[in-house]
Order: sequence, then structure tokens, then C-alpha cells
Amino acid sequence: MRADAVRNREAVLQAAGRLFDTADDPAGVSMDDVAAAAGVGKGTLFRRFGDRAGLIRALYELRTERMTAELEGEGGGDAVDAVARTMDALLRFKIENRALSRALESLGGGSPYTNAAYGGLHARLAALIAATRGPEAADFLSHALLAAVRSDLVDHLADWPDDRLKSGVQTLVRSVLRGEERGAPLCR
Amino acid sequence: MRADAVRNREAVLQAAGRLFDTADDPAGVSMDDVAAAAGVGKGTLFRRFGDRAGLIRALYELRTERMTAELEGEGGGDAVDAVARTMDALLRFKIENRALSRALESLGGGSPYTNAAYGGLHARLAALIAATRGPEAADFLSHALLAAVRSDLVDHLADWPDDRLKSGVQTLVRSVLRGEERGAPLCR
DNA sequence: TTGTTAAACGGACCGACGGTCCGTTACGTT
DNA sequence: AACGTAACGGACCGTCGGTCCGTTTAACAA
Repeated sequence: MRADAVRNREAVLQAAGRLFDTADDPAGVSMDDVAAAAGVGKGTLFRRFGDRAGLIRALYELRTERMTAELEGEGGGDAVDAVARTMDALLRFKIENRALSRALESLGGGSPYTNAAYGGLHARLAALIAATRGPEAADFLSHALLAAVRSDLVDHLADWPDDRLKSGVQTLVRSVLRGEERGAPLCR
Repeated sequence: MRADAVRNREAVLQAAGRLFDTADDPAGVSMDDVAAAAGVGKGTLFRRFGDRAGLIRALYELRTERMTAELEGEGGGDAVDAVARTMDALLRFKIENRALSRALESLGGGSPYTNAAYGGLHARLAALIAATRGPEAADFLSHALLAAVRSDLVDHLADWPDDRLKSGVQTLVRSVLRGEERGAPLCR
């Protein structure tokens, strides 16, 4: 790849990131806006990323890499802890990348699922859930956990204090993994 | 409301319903398409429904009424049964109204939540969950259940046999309500 | 039946946006 | 220095949501 191409790709990603971070409605960030903010022609933008979806996916995966890398690092603990940590990291990610996540999830055409991060997270969670719930149930339950932190839901609950949301997710995690909660086992 | 207004409103809703039912991508159904299919001018369409979101919401609520009415009718059984029935009806609704549901949920601006049906279902589920899980947890868990049947997830799992999806949802419901599954209690 | 009025109609029109095209520019190589 | 090729950039296009306004027509009163 030529030097100017690399430079421009970098400039576009940075500009787009800034725009999405400051936008409250991701739909308000147009491709012209991105091109202008990056100081780049529109043709360059589209040649590099194909279309709007491509740009958003590229930016999303860039941001996702840090999170997944940090998750890979942590071993240890039982399955519940591992799932809890993963969901907590994901929730934080969704909060910190509200607009970008909403943009990604509202692209249409199965965009929230045909995505490197989703596939990896689903597989990871499903494997952990399978240990206590069996492989059959694990697949859907894993999807259900990921659905519980959909960015527009997180957005809808934006006025909740962060720890309430967090504890809600943790409650769900424990329910799905062992179905015991609040000290007292529910099955006797 | 004038007679021709009533007639046109009806024609538009019927035409839009037909178009969304036969479309695989809801974004492919344009307002011009709807107007043409209804045999009505575009101005009429926008005057009656305000904007695209208004049309979709109106159509969605129309279809939703049948489902909620039928749910109101059923009393009896314990909380788990009630939640299970509700979620099952909702899942069937999402499958039968794939494109319309996707259209509604991808409008942006909190559209999946600022919706008569969502509010009612959330309140209903939260009340039932509160009985075993307490009111604090019930609120988020109710959202989580509803998120598990998001239309794009249902769509993503479209190649699953219907009963697999259904049993996945039922497993989730039981997990959330009492956290016991597969005969053997998980807490000892 | 006829006249009047206000509401509804409909389609030409507009601005914005995603995406394309192609003449121009500049990087990398020999 | 010269050349070929890849990248550039912005004018341009088609489509779509939404508006505007001249025309029609339902509703009602005389």
C-alpha cells in the first residue's frame, strides 16, 4: 500500500472516530462529513472502505481489538467469573462507544452478527455456558446475553446509574449460568 | 375525519402491510412504493402519518393489538407459565412479522422502546418477574427477555427450526424466573 | 339542488445523502 | 529524469424522505 494511502486511511479512521464520538445520533454523521473532517476526497473514502458499512465496520473492529485483547489476557476463575468479566467489559465498551455501536447495529443486513467481534464473543460465551447448561442451550443463551447489552438498550437505559445497569447484567449472567440469586437458592 | 380520508388511511395501511410482508429488506420499501401501491398521492401519505416512522408505528401497533388482546384473555397458571406464554406469543409475532418488526426496530431514536407494545410487555413481564426476583432485578431482566427476541436476532437464526428457537427462549425464561433447568437443580 | 367552505388530495419539487466516474496528481521504481 | 501505475478528489448521478401549493371534493346549510 502506498504511503499516501496509509496516511489517508489513518486520517479517515481518526476523523470518523471523532465524529461518531461527539455525535448523539450516528445517522447524522454523513460520508461527506467524514471526508471533509479527514481532509480527504470522497472518492478516496469510498475506494478505501467500499461503503458506509465498511467504514463503520473497520472503525468498530479497530476499537474492539483493544477490548478483546485485554479479555484474552485474563485467565483463571470459574465459568461464571469469566462470563461476568466478558459481559462487564462488553457493557463498558457499549457505553464508551455509544454512537459507534448504534451505527454498527443499525446498518441492516444482519450487521450486528456478521462481525468479527460478535462471532468471537458468542463462541467464547457459548463455550463457557455449555459447561453448566449443555451445548444445545448454550448457543441461544449466548445470543441472549449479547442481546441484553445491545447498544440501543444501553442507550435507552442511559439515565440509570452505571452500577445499576452493571448489576442488572450480572444478575442476568448468574441466572443464565446457574440460576441462583440473592443468596437464597430458588430451587429446593 | 372525512370519508375519503378514512378510506385512504385504510388503503395505505393495507398496502404498506402487504409490501412489508413480501419484502425481505424493509429498507427496500419506500414511501413512494407505498403511495403507489395504495393508489394515493404522496402528500396524502405524509399528511396522515407524519413521516415514515409514523407509518411504521401505526402499522406495527395495528398488528400488535391482536396479539396483546389475545394475551389479556389468558389468565391462570403461575408466573413462569404466564411469562412463557407471553414470550412465546411475542416470538411467534416476530417471526410472522419479520420485515415489519425489523423496520420498526431499525428506525433509530429509541424506536423499539418508545412504543405502546413494548411498554406494556415490559411492565407485564417485570411484574411477573418481580414475584420471584424482586422489583429491582425485574426491570432489567424484563428488558433482557424482550431483547432476546429482537427481530434481527430472530432473523439471524432464521435457519434454525422453529422449535429450537422456541425452546431456547423457554430455557431462558425458566433461567430468569427460577434459574433451574434440565430437571437437575444447579444449586446444591 | 345549489352554493360555500374547509379539509383532503396529489404530484411536482427540493435538499441531502450514498455512491460513481474520470481527469488529474504524485508515489515508487528503473 | 522519466515512466507507469495507483491513488486522489470533487463534480456528478439516482434515490429517497419530506414539503408546497394549486386543485378537487366531501360535508353541510340555505
